Amino acid sequence: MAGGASSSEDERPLSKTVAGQGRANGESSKKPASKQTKNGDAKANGKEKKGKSAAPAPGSSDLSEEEEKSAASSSSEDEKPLAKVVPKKKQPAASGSTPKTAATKKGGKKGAKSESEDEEEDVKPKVGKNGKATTTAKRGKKAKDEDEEDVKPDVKAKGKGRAKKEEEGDEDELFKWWEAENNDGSVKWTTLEHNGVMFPPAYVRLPSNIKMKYDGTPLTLDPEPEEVAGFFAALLETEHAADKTFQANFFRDWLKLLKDHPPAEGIKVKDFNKCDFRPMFEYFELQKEKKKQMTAAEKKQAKAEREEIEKPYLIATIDGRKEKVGNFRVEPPGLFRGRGEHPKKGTFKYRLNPEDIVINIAESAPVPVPNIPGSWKEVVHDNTVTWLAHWKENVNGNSKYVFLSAGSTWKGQSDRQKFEKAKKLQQYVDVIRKDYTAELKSKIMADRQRATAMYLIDRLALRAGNEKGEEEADTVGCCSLRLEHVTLIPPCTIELRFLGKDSIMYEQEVEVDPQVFKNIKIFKADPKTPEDDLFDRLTTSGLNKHLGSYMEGLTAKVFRTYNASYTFQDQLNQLTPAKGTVAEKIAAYNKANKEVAILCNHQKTVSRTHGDSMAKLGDKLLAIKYQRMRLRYTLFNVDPKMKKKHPELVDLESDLEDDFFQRHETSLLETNIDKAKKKFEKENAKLQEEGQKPQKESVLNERIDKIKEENVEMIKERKAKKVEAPARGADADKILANIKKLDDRIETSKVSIEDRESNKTVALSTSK
DNA sequence: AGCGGAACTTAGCATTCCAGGA
DNA sequence: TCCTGGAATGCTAAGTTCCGCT
Repeated sequence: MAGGASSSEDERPLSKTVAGQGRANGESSKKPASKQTKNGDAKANGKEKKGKSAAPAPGSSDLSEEEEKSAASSSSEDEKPLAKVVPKKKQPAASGSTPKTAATKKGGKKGAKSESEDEEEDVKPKVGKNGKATTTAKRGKKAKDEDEEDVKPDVKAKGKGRAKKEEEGDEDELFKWWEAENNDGSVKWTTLEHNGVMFPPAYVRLPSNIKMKYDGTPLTLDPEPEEVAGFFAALLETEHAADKTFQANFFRDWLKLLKDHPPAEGIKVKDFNKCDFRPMFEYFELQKEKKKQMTAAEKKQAKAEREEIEKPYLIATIDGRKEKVGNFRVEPPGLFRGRGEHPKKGTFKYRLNPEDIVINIAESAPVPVPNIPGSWKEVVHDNTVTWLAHWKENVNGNSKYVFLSAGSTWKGQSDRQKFEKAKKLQQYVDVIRKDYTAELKSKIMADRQRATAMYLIDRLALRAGNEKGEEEADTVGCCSLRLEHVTLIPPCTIELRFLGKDSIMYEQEVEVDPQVFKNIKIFKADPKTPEDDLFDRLTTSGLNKHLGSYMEGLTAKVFRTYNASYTFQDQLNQLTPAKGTVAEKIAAYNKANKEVAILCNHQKTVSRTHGDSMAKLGDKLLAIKYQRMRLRYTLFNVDPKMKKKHPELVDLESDLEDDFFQRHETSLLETNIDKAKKKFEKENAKLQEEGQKPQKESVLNERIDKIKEENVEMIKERKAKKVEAPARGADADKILANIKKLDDRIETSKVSIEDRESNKTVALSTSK
């Protein structure tokens, strides 16, 4: 079997293409390679985004050789076969329950394929599908009228299903099925009422004295360009504004607006570098400051007003239940903040109007009235989906939806289903692992790739990795890994280094199964270039189809959920002290959570203030030590015998250096003087209130002088290593107790510093 | 088979809220 | 009481998956 099957199998794929020309074409057809500038031409010829199965590949034969050499076990390698025959098409793993079967089946399968899979259980799912499909189709066409009359969604759906399918007869039965099955994903609601979406307030013009400048001249702008300039100005001190792509896209769109709305001064804006948005920025900052200064009462009132306005949008009624709506505010206009090297970042995202929004609501429900003039683009009644409103955003052409909030029944149920699926995977995971381990040696290249990918997904919790378009940031997941992302470190270690979702860097060195190592070596073998796909015969849909054959609904991402949950539980078990305090248990929980975050590579960028705040923490720690040092000196002064009694106290704080002493002593002096001044002012204010005369300036000066003297004294004491005991508290035991207290504070402080440092890039909330 | 669109989930960044410490 | 930092929440970008079409 192997022979036949494999040969047929192989051909199809063949790796993408050889380096140059193939992809160049591909690319050009699509788009002028604006892609990441990173390695411009490499990309141009290196990467061909879509077709994995593209051209016949010369490379295959090489592979086989390599493989033969390296892998005795897999004797007949079929790499070769791949190269030769080209008869069939590819059929990635199909439904066989075990890899082997799958392989065999494949060949013969194609004709029958779809049926065998869905066939039996299909009955009901099919209905569901049809229902949905039809509805959608209908909507697209706007055929809405036809069935519209059927009040009941179910009925409607049924009708369609029927139309599409052949059967008929028992409508009633079908009807019930719908009812009963509504968890199968087709019908989501019977009644749906809500108040639509909330549009942001119209643009408010800046005061006429606030103007950006061009080449030094203030420009008077129409509202449209002024608003967009303001979007940029607001980001002036963020890295967005410093980003070249962001600047270029913003400037291009802004110029477009200026074309129709030239500045009153008649100046032609051409050069971004001559633009000075600072006056606008400063105005915004001022506004922010004002907002902060509002009294608590004012803030409260503003909040109450806001809440009053959004009240109607908060709740939707579904089948009689009240449910919270999630993002009922439509996205305000702004500059697109794409992450990483997104080619479109900085692009102007338009303001939305009712004419952009499609509303989904029960027919029986009143159609909401927009809070700004205009009428909805469309009102639909699709009970097979859970969105309440939908629109298309102009920057990337992506669809945006208004859904219920995370706490709603719909989201909650689907969340639970997710975990149930992950739990169910537990029952299958052993078999799956066994199978892919065996398949690592498969003669069928496609299967071998799939097995290798599964290994990575399972072991490293990688994401599936769909192909992406040219107009997006260049990021990858497992199936879209390229050769350049994997480095082999003999004997059995691989280094993975790539930008994943959100352009977060994934960087790991892991020891892998020798066969995995060998496979990757084969996949990387010669005629390929660094920009070629590592798994050139694997797609996410192929992979998921294979996974689905083990367990209904099993897909690549379930492994992430599964492994995250497993790791969490496992760590929890290991770390939780049998009978610990609550604090210890919480610590265990946090630690386990952190492990998960690391596994899933959840990261955050280190905050801009991280460095500063760490330095502050460091100084705080040193300040405590300084205090302790003084206490020690006091102690030894009060009772010299203590030196013998507590030798461990004699030489502490060795990390306190002159540099710090000066800084600390100066800052102490400053803060003390500051405090004195404030106190003085307060006292005077009070006196004044009581109708008395304020104290003289000289009172304050005296106090300040005193502080200065004390400070000098303190420095002297430090140098002399001898501190006079205060009148009270000269008791050695008390001093010792105080030292102990400081020790504890030092400890806590140290721990929190380490903690903060080690967590600076780990995003802990995601996995929570 | 592969593409593209629809519908949802996932996740980082920004902002707001809140509690604990100087 | 004010400040600060961390948690909670809001926002929306960026993924995955499924499905129908060609």
